[in-house]
Amino acid sequence: MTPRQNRTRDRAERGIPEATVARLPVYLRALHTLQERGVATVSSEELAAAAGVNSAKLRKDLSHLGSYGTRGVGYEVEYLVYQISRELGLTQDWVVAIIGVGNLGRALAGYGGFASRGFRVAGLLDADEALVGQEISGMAVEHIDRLEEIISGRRVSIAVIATPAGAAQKVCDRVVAAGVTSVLNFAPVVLSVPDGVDVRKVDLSIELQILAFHEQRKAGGPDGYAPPASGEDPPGAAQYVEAVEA
Amino acid sequence: MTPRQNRTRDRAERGIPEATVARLPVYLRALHTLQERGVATVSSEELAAAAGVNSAKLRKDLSHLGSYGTRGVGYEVEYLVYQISRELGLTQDWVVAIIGVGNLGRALAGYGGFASRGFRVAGLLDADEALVGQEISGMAVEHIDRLEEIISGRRVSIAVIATPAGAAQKVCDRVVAAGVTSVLNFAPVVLSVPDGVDVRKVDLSIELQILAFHEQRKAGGPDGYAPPASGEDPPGAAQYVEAVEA
DNA sequence: ATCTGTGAAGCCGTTCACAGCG
DNA sequence: CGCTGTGAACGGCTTCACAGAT
Repeated sequence: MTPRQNRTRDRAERGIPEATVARLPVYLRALHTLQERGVATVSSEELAAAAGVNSAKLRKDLSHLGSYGTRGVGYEVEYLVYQISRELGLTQDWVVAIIGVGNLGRALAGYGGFASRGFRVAGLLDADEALVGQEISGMAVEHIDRLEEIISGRRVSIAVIATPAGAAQKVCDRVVAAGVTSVLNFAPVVLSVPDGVDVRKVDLSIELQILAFHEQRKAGGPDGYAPPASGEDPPGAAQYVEAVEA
Repeated sequence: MTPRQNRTRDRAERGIPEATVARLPVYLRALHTLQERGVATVSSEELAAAAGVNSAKLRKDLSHLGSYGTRGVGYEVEYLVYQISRELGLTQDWVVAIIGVGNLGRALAGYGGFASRGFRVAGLLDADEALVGQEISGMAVEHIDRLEEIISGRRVSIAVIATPAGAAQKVCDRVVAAGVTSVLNFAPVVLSVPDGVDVRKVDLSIELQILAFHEQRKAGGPDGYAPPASGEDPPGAAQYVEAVEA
């Protein structure tokens, strides 16, 4: 509680809306692409198109960070890249551990997008003795028994959980107890964590089910739509069981 | 436009809110877990806890499907499973093709969550000649040249794009031209598609960046927070370049 | 008495449209 | 004159609180 801290917060009064935070990485990627093409300046209209949003939204989003554009001109690409990177915390390194080295964990370990954005994978852990010691993407798999030691010793702050569903909550409890405050969960379970710990979830099955919903709706015709069969109050509850299993 | 179609739509007037659709798969999973434990009836409070939402939201969500609960009692698990499955379109099968059989595509091909929910993988395609013919999760990889033939011949309606970023848009254009209307994209690019085609995106790097943002905020102290350095108007634009590269 | 279903209120995010700066 | 930054209007989602069914 430094009593007289210089609170230079020109804009960005306090707290950027969550929806905006979720889009900043998209803008950042679009900006990097422009940068590679040697583009120095970009208008909100152009950048919005590259990011797949409309320009009003983009301008509103950027306005939460500050006034980084020039009226009548646009945004300087390099400068905006820096400002967004800084706001997202990408100017510092984040140490990541991946727990679970199945197919998915392996894919994550080899994913280039990690290193390129300041995320350093400092550990690959698994419970399977047969995997321990194997090299994956230039890194030896370590035994999950050493989880606490690895997390705290290497200052891991983000854990990626890629274990089977049954193991996920226990692993989560352990990484949190060891000091992790951010979790990216690929296991198909709802994780419970104490306040102050952030969890984000990636679930392939859920994404597919959402697509299926819209697909079904489209198939029902461009105008009307009603779910197949089962209209009025079903009297008994029997024949629908195999429908879902079949 | 059948003039006098029997529009039995007791509730669910038209269109379930998108936010609700995104949560139905979560409820469904929680219900399946309860079902395995032999639970027959569940209250909104219990189910909400299992799904990680509050009970008011759960009840409102379910109310969009119809009145499937019993006041004073709760919801019958089996019945609710069926109703949600039907609403999501999971009582029919969906044919999926996975394009790109790198680490990630392999992980997806082996993912059990596909088959268990009515998603049938009918094709694994890749451009790499060395991969073509290899068996992955009991399925032979086919050459991407045959994409159109496979998509339309096998009635694929959902394409999963797991190619490198550079190839994604072209692949997307081809699958859409071949008749696909739902795309699940793992490549770190914004895909352009015609109206009527749904795209959902899964991006590991974005998820990590969102976590980093909150992590940075937490590190700044539980009370105040300001981005590191760079307070007032920066006069020139020079020294921030290596900061983001370093 | 209990727990669902839902109007009503409040909050958040998006879009509009334009003032104002360069 | 062009384009950003932003108040204001709008729409959707969440939360509250309770009426009403069992």
